[in-house]
Order: sequence, then C-alpha cells, then structure tokens
Amino acid sequence: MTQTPRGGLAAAVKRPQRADARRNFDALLTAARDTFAEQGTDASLEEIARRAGVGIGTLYRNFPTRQDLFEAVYFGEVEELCAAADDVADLPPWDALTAWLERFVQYAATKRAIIEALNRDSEMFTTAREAMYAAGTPLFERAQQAGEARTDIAFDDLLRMVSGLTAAGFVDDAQRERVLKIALDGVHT
Amino acid sequence: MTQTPRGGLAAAVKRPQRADARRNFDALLTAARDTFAEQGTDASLEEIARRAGVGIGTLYRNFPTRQDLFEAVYFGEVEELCAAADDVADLPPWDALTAWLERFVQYAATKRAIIEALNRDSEMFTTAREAMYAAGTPLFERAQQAGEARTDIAFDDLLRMVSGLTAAGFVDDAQRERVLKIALDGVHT
DNA sequence: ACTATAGCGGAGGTACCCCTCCGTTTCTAG
DNA sequence: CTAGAAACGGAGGGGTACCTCCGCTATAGT
Repeated sequence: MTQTPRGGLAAAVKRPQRADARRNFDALLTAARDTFAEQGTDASLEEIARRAGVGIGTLYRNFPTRQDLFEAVYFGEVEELCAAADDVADLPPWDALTAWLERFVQYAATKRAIIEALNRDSEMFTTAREAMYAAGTPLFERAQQAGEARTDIAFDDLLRMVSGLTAAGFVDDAQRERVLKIALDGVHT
Repeated sequence: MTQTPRGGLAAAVKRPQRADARRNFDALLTAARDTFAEQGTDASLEEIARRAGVGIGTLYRNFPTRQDLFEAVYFGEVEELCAAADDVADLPPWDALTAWLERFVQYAATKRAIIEALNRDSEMFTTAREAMYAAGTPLFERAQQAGEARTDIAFDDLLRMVSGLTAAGFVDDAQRERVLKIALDGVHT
C-alpha cells in the first residue's frame, strides 16, 4: 500500500519533489478546494488551474483525473473532521455528539462534496466514509449507552439526516441551526 | 394578466392550436419533466428535444428560454401538490400534516427542482412557493392549535427541514422514511 | 557556473451545448 | 382537393470544457 503520512487515510497522489512544483501543487489544491466548495464537483478544471495561476498542463500532470484531484482535496477535509472527534471527547455524551455533528455541518455547509461522498461508491469515497464513521460512531454509541439518544436508529441514519439538513437551502444560518436543533430533538431521549 | 386555466398559477406559455403541434408540445413537456428529474435543472435542452422525438427548433419555438420550459413543467407539479392538501383535509390534524408532507416528499424525491425552487428568487419561483405555502400552512396551524405541533417554529422551518431530508441521499426508501419520522418526532408534541 | 532534467504552459483537436435561421413538410379551412 | 399558413427540424456559427503533446524554462546537484 501507499504510505499513509498522517491518519489512516492514504494519499492517492504524491507531493512533488522540486520546490516550484510543490508550490504549484499546493496552489492547485487550495484553488480546487475553494472552487469545489463554490461550484460543486462539476467545476471546470480549467478554471481551477486559472485560479491557481498555473497552466492546465500542470494540473493534469499532478492530478491525471478529476477523481485524483478530488481525492487529494477531500482526504484532507475528512481527516480534519475525524480529528475533531477527539476534541469533543471530554464533553458529556449528548453534548459531545451534537458538538461533533455541528462541526460536521460547518465543514459540510460550504463543502457539499463530503455529502455527495455519502453516496458515491468509488473506493476513495468508501474509505473516507469509513473514516468518518469510525470517528463518529463511538460518540453516538456513548450517547445511546448514557440513555441520551434513541436506540432504534443507526448512526448512519443520523449522519444522513444531518447531511440532508446541511445541504438544504436555508434563509440564514440561524434558521439552519434552529432546524437542526428540532431534528436532533427527535433523536434525543 | 394571462388566463389561469385551473388553479391560481398562471401558465407562462400557451398550448398550440394545431393537432401535430399540440402533440409535440406535450411530448416536450413530458420529456422535460423526466429529464429535469433525472439530471437536474441543468439538463441539456438538446437531449430533451431528442427524447421528445422533435427537433431542437421545435423546442425553442414552444419554449423560447430554458426558464419558460421550466415554468411550464413545474407549475403543473406544484398544482398537483397544492391539490393534495385538500385530499388530506379530513384526517386528524397531525396525520393530515404528515400525510401532506409525505406527499411533498414523494413528488420532490424525484423532482429536486421543487426543492431548488425554495431558494431561487425569480418571479416564477416566488409564485410557486407562495402557492405551496398557501396550501400547507393551514395544515400546520391546525396541528399547532390542536397541541400536536411545536409552536416555536415556523412552517417555513418545517418545509425546509423536509426538503433537506428529501434531497439527501439515502440507502433506500425505508431509511428515508425512518429518518423523516425521527425528524418529525422533533416537531410533534 | 553549468548542465541534465523535472517541470511548465498553452495551443489545438474533439466533443458538447446553446440558439438562430430558413428550406421543407404537414395540417386544416374552405 | 387544394392552397395558404403553421409548424417542423437540423445545419451551422459561436462558445466552453476536456485532455494531450511538445518546445521552452527553472531547478538542483556537481
């Protein structure tokens, strides 16, 4: 298998060796993250190259397919989300769960690709989803064991519910939070 | 104003006079409905014409802009949804509300454009949204007055919550229903 | 400083899509 | 049946995106 630089998520493409190439690589990753967030996963690759200030050829050399670029961007995002599960570990069960879900929403609100990831079935998405579930499931189970969360639903149900609410269009953030709270009331016991 | 053939929603384009033209008009509408449902509102107009078995010129003669075609399709859908509000009027308050929301989900599940409509701000979308709200709000208020629904949220909150859950990807319909039920439990009192 | 070479960028071929225009076909009223 | 009008459809011009290829440039080791 490939080297796993940090967490459990394998990087699909490798960072180049030469200094100028590394600069371009990073600029592309940043531009891709922003552009995917703004326009969804169908964003034009030529625009991403334009934003990064590099030629289209450079983009294709680093990321031969759209999928490669996509993986590179979102493995990073998912990794951060998983790390967030540790940050909430000290809170009481229910608070820990909701805090993590709010974090999930924060990422996903501007980065709908994570949500789309819940459905695609490529290897990459499977891996990312497993990592997310591995991070979140313990929080949910802890809340269930503490008698704070319904036991007749699965973590998958919960995460998809939150995903859906995140993707929905709301008038403002206040409404989004209000609606999320209502829905979570349906989970709380 | 234009004639309003049936409900309160004005038709933006008019059905042609000649028999062959009417056939094409209807075929286009059907093809557009299916294609929009499958591929979203960005679907290729040329493919719609292809599916309808007519030339692209015919599409443009009947619907000069994408918006015109879109309106023709979705006014029809929204009209049906509004009519559904009458069908549930005899049920007890809470059941009436959830029955209508389920109907809303059924339409919207394959027709995400209605959901997108919740956000766009063109005149057409505004009209459609008002019609939907006019149909659904009484059901919600009745449930609130009967002490069956929380009074600290607005109908808009509820509808967007349901929209979000509808748009989310689920493994199967059973999960979608399960999750919707959980979320509605947060609204029920 | 020098040079081998990794890396660069964008021109250009292919494939769609949008929309217009007009010669041809089809309908229908008389 | 016929002729005028209504409707048809698809070719074609303009645009954008994808992806490859290769002559040029910047880097890093000596």
